[in-house]
Amino acid sequence: MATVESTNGLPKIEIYSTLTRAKAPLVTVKPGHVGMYLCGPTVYKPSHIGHMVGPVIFDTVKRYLVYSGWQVTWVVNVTDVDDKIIAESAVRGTTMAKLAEEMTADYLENLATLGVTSIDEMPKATDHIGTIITFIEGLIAKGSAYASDGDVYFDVTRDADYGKLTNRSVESTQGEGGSTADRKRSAADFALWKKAKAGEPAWESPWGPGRPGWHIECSAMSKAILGPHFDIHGGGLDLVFPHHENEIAQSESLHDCPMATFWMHNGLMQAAGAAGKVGGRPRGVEDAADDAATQAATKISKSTGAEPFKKLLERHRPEAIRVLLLSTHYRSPIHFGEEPLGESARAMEAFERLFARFQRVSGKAFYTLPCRDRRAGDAAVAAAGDEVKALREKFLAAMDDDFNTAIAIASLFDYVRVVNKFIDQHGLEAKKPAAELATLDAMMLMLRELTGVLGLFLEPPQKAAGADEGLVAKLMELVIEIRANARKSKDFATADLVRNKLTEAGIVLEDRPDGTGWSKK
RNA sequence: GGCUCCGUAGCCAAGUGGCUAAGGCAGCGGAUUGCAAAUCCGCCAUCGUCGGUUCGACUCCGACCGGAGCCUCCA
Repeated sequence: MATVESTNGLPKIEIYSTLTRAKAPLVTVKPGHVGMYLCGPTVYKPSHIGHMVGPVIFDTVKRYLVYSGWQVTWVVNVTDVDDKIIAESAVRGTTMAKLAEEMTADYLENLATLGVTSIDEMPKATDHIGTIITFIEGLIAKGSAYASDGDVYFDVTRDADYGKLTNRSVESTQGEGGSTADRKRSAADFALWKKAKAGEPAWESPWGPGRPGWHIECSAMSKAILGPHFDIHGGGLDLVFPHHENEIAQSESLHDCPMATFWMHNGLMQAAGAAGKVGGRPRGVEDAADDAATQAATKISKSTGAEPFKKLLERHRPEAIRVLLLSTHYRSPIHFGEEPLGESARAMEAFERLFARFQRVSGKAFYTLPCRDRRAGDAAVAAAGDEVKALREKFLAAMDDDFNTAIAIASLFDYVRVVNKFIDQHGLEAKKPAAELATLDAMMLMLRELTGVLGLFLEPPQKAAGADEGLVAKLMELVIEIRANARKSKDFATADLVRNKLTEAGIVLEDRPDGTGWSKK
C-alpha cells in the first residue's frame, strides 16, 4: 500500500493552509471527525458559475475524506440579510425574505445538478440572530468591541495579531473608514451590528434595532454548529481579506483558541481570454488614473458579468462543468469559457464510450455499480491487476497531497486506456471468457470507486429524450439492418450513403465486430 | 503604492534540485476497418527574460518583463 497510516488508523492527508502558507497532515480536533465550514452565497441574484466553484471543490474534499474513513460535517452558510438583498428586493417589489428564499432555492438546484449533494447544514443568518447577538455581547464584555450610536464595531487595536492571515498590519488596512467613519474609533474597525435605517428589516438588540454585519455571521454560526475550534474553513480567495481575517479576529478574540486548523481557499473563475474574475465588478473609473496600459486592460474586464448558471446549463452538461472545475488545481484560477467547456465535454465522452462498451461486454450498467470506500478498495484492488493497482495508487497519492484533482483525473484517463486495451487484447467484444470478464468487472468496480470520489458519473447522462425516443430507436434498428444487408452484398456505395447522411443528421454509426451501434453526436 | 499568487508544447493544465517534464483538446504517422467511426501503438515542450547559488535548476535566490486576486460586506 502506498498510503501511510497515521496514528488513528486513517490515511495521511496533507492540506495547504493559507494561514501557515504550508501543507500539514490533517489532524482533527475530534479524532476521526472533520468539521468543515464554507462561506456560502449572499442570496440576492441567481447564482452564476463562479458561485459553483467552492461548493464543487469542497464537495469533492468531503467525498474524499468520507471515502478515506473520516466522518465529516460540512456547513455552508447562507447570508440572507444584507444591503444588496434589501436593495434588490426593493427593485423587485418583494420582501427580503421572499427574495432570499427564491435565490437560495436557485442556488441549491444548481448545486444539485453539479452533484453537490453532501452539504450537511445550511444555516441562515436570520435564523441565528440570537446566536450572533450573544457572540457580540461576549466581544464587548472582553473589550474587543464597542457600541457606537446604535452600531457595534470590532476594535482592531485590541487584537494583537490582527492581520495574521493576510500579512497585513492594522496601519496598512486603514482606509477612509467608509461612510461610518465618524462612529469608529479607528478606520480599520469593522461593523458587527448595524443600526437599522428607516424601513429596513431589523431585529431588536441591546443596542437598538438593527441587523448583523457580514463577518460576524460566519463566526457565530460556525461556532454554533461546529464549535469554537474546527478543522477546515474554506472560501474563495477573494474572501481572504477582509472577511476571513475578520472572522479570525472575532472568533479568536472571544475564544482564545484557533478558529480553524486549516484555511483552504479556492482560486477564482476567470473568463477565458478576458481579464478579471467572472462576476466581478467592472473596474471603475478610479483605476483610470494609472497608465495607459492599465486602462487598456480594464477595458476588457467590463465584460466579466456572468450569466445565470441555469442559462449556462442550457448549453453545457453538468458533468463537463464539474470536470473542468476539477481539472485545475483548486488554488489556481480557472479559465472558463465555451471553448474549455467544449474540450472538457469531448474528453468526458471517452469515459462514457467505455461505460457503453462495458455494458455491451458484461451486460452491466456502470452507473449502478457500487461506490466502495477506500478500505474496501484496498482489499479488492489485487483482482484488477497491476496496472490498475498502480493507477489507483497514483490517484490516491495525488488526492492525499492537498486534493490534487488534476493528477487524479489524469490517472483516470490512463485508466480508461488500460481497460480499453484489456478489452481489445482479449477480444472481449467477440468472445466472453469468464476469467477475463471477472477481471474486467474488477477494473470497472475500481473505476466506479475512483470516479465516485470525484463526484463524477453518479447519474447516467440525461437523455434529451422526447416521446419519440422509442420510435427513433425502432427506425434506427431498421436503417442499420438495411445497411447491413447492403454491406453484406458489398454494396458499399449504399452503405456509405446511409452513414454519411446520418452523420449529417448528427448520428454517428460505429461498425463493430459484433454489429453496428449508433449514437447522437 | 501595500499584501498574496502565477508565467510549462498550437490551446488547456500537473509536476520535480539530477532517471524518459503527467493528463486533456487539436495535429501527424501506424495497427485495425471494405472505407470510416471507435479503440490501441507511436510522434509532438528544455519549462517568461537576464543574472546568481549549486557538482547539477524548469524546480532555490535576485532583478526585470507579463498576467491574476485582495487592499471597496464579490464564491
